[in-house]
Amino acid sequence: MNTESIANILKCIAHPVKLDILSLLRGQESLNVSEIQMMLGCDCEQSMLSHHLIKMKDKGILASTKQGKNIYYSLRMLGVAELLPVLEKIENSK
Amino acid sequence: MNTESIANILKCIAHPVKLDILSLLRGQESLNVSEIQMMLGCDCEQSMLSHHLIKMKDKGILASTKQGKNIYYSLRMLGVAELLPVLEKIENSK
DNA sequence: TTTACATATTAATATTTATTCATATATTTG
DNA sequence: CAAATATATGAATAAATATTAATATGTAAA
Repeated sequence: MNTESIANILKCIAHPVKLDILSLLRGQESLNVSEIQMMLGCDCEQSMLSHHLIKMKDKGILASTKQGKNIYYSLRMLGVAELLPVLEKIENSK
Repeated sequence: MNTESIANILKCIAHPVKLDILSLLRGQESLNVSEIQMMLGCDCEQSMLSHHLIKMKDKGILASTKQGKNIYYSLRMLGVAELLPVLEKIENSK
């Protein structure tokens, strides 16, 4: 992977709600859209959330599987989750 | 720092040239603009490079000091540099 | 077999960001 | 001081991204 692909991944996750989603999916094996929406505390409307999830899926960051009415999302590009603790540290050192 | 500030930092560095600059500054203590430009291999024009550097400085990611005609840039938010090796790993796991 | 539910899709618009170019400022040197 | 060098600034435009709202699709349940 070159710096351009890396930049694309960063661009894709550089959004408060998307970071929150990644954070949620880091613990749980997978979550469906409604669960994610509840856990986000309603600060993200349905279609917006869908857009976020689909974009991250398109980049290969998330994976999804359908189960009845629900669609479960999970982390696919596991390395991305490893950015989160590093980002936390920046928080404290800023 | 909340997810919004983190997202802002990520947004700021999510660009191939900016990532290259960070990578250069990770090794050397500091580099002036001309040095950075040479090391980038001319794939970034002067004013574009200046814009990149200033944006990262504005966010507190870089610092700069003047020495005669030259301006030396260095890493200020050190935690950001720690993202780079993690990003490298994503490369291999994609 | 209609209704409700969960999620995606599309299109329109608003906002942000990147890029380029021309010019400005400050510093050094002849 | 005039010319050259290093870097920044600003404005204009282009391109990408985010947001919203309306609607569609697929599934399950009454």
